[in-house]
Amino acid sequence: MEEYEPRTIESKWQRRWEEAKLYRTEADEDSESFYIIFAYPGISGFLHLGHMRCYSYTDFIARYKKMRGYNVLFPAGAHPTGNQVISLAKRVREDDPDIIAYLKANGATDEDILFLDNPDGIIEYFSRSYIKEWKNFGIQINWDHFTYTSREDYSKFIQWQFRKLKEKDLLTQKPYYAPVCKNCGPVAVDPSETDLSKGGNAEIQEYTLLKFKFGNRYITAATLRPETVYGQTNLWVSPEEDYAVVEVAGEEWIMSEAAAQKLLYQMDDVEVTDHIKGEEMIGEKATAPMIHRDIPILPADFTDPDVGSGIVTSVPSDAPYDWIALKELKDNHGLLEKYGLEDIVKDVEPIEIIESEGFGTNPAESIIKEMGITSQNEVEKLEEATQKIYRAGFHKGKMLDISGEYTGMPVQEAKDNIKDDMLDSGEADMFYDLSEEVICRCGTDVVMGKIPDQWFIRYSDEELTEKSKAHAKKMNIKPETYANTLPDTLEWFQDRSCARLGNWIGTRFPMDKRWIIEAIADSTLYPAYYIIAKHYNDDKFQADQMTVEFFDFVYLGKGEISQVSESTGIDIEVLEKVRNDFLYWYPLDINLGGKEHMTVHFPVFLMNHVSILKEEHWPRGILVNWYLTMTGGKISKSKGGAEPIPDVADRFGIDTLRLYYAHSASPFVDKEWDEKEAFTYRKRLGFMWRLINRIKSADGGGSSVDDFLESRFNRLLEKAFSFMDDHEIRKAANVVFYDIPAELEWYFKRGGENSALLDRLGETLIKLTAPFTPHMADELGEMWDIEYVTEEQIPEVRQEAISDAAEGREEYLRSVLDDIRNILSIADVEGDTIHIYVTPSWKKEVLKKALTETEKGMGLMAVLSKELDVPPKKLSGFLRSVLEDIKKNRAAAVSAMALDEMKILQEDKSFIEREFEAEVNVHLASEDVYDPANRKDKAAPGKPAIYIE
RNA sequence: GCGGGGGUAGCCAAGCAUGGCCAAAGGCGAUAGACUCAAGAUCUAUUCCCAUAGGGGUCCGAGGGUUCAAAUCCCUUCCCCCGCACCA
Repeated sequence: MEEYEPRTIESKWQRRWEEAKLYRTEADEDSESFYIIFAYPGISGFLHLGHMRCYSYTDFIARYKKMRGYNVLFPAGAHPTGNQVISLAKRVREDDPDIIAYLKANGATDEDILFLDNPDGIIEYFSRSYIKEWKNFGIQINWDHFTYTSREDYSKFIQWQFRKLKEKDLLTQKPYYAPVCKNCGPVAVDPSETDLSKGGNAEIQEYTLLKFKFGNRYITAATLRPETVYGQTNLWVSPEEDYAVVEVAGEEWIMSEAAAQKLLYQMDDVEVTDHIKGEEMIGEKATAPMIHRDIPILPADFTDPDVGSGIVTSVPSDAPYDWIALKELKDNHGLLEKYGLEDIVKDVEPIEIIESEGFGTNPAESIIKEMGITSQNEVEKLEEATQKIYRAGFHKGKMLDISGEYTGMPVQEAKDNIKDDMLDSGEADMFYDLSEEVICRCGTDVVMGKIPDQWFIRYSDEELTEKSKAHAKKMNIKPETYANTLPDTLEWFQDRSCARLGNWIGTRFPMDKRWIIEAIADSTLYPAYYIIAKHYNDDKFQADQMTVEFFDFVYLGKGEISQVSESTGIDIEVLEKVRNDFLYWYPLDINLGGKEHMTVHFPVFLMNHVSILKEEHWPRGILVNWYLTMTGGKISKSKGGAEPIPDVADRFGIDTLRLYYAHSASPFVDKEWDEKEAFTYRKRLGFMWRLINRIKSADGGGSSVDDFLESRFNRLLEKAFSFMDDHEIRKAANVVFYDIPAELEWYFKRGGENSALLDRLGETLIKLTAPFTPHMADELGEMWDIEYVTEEQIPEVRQEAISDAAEGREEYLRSVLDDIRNILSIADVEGDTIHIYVTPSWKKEVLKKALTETEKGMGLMAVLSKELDVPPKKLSGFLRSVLEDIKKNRAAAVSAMALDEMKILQEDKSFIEREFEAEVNVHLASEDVYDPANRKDKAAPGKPAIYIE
């Protein structure tokens, strides 16, 4: 037997598979199709072990389905849409040392890097790198279908898709607020975003900008709690601050300079025309919105020009900051005197507006007392207090009777109503801001900007939502929890912006060429495109021939083939072939992707199918996989932290890594990468290698253990199939790599050597391993003269071989061994001779009666005592324990009945002797035999008495 | 905030839907032994506590409850984690 050398085997088989083009599959009406994809990767860096988990799962399922008789289509592509590619190229161009180091660490040469200073170079280099990595992992993708989203042909497909959405009235334009860099344009605010140098965790705040009439001008105050307007008592202004006066649509608004600068990006025709010192407003009054009451303007130093408008409306009843500031102001006589505020301030008192559970009607005051806050300098405590009150108020609060038409309304509801009313009456406007400072890579601030005519896909559409929900319920979605939540996700899924202005990679919006379709929107229907991509790759037609009529025909069956052929210049036969391929492969059986897709990609994937394709082409299944993590959190392509794959692959071998993915955790939990653990899988494969060789070298005939092995093997085979069909990858791998081998080991231990049987089961076993560890399977298959195990079918379960009786015998032996071992471990004996006493027949009689007439309970005693010649005391004692056992485990009692224990023990006596290196004597307990310790009375059906000396 | 998922023995991780073969699979680690006497190798056994005869005790985040019987069902409570739209 040769040693297991994974790397040699793996390169050998990968080469052969490639040469034989085993990945290739064609539509074939005679066999059932199975179409599976994984969510293609965006191009933003090298693949790492985290990605490979997802691709490996896809491959396990694809290979398994293939080996179960399906005709499988498993294509792949890449997704360069967006600006990641552009920013990567830019960083290379700028010789960013981090990026250069990252590229080199992953095997890029200096020459490669020269090539990577432009987006096209990046796309080409990385898509090649991805393909190489997939091949290296033995992932059997059908390369004929490969495509990526920046190709001309792909764009034709996307444009068609958007025309269809437009036709169905699912596109709309409306204003939108999104983060923009003042210099570079739109950016994403996200912790993993490489285009930011600061502030990835910032959240978008939606303020209501309240307008207070102040002479001819308006003072503005931004609030997150518009429902508290009824409790306004005053405004807080910083005396030292130099506020800007901004002209907006013929009005003059007062706000901090910083706020004014932000406003420039959110409203049209905004201009700073003047400035006003905070001091000048102190002591004056302004008319508050909604309540139309004049409230005083008071000095405060906690206002921050960078937050909101830099001016705060004060609601001391519900805002701890306001409450404590007001209190401190009242006590600060020096300050009051300075501005002449004594008379004004003494009348300012909190106004109760909301009643919330646990805090009463004056929540700010009660929480401040509760938390012992004494000064506005206790910022942390005040923040916490504010949060607590907000939560209590928002969820459980009710508006008090001061709030006019909103009286009694839950806060949750009142909030939006009050806001909308003020927006309608022009007393307020919207103002967007980021919760913390965000800086672009270029060093410029990121602010919230308005896009007045943003394109949206109308996912809120009721009909679309309902149809999608109904279909989602019919789909095969794993895990179960996601199947349950997807309909809800579809329900709250709102309109989604689908295009953006600026220089991005992607498809031009067909109705308005200024826009580029963004990355989520151009990757929803693409499984349908892979089918066409193959024919485009074969040069059957050019991109400019891919017209609306072409796609309508292929996907929707619209139009006359001859006419379509004429208008597009594509051969009729080609059109027919493409259309038939689509009909054959579609619908998609499984879309497999990471958990990050649950609330983003999968919903739109489904809804676009529902909105555009016919019902029979809507997807059948979704499978979600969780992450492979590394200490320090999620692995990120762009941020590194992951060991380059080639190094890991060399050390462990690909099959080891594949088995690691398959077995170390369920697909539906995050898994921490653990090298030591990976090594144990390397050892496991060594074990499998030797086991299969051992199987092949068997040269014996039949024995009593054969039926057991055959039965157990088929039972486990059935289990493996059912786990695979359920996408319970880990459980299936456990059966194949652990449970079945354990039974084979027992078989050998018991002296099984049936070469015919082992040959057959061994062949099935390597086929079972093939979806997981295909290289090893093919190598081992050579012993069976199989050209490609991975191209074979896994045999069906032989139901007729499954037998409780055959397995019962071995179970019984195992339990006898366990008992002997147990006794040996606690008893102080030599262990040279083992006496085994088999149950007397009357005990079997009792068990039999008890099993058939359990309900009679102890009433059986009378019957049995007549039938059996056994002392009543012994009989009742045994009967009681038998009834107990049956109650606990009826099945075990039944199988104990079926055993011919005497026969089994006598036949397998030598086996027990070998195991314990002892002499074994088997007795019948009912006979007068050697029994110095008086054990034989303990013998019961299925559990012989044992005496060791 | 909205939505979701968890807490099981030294660690990882099954089980929980359909309560009873559950002291609780499997793996890792650890211990002992075998073999080699080099190995992250391989094999065997042990690994909650007590026990010189196959037994007993305690246990599945915490606290209650239902039941003849609960890791599994119900209630309360504490603690962790994850996703959330121009990031793919």
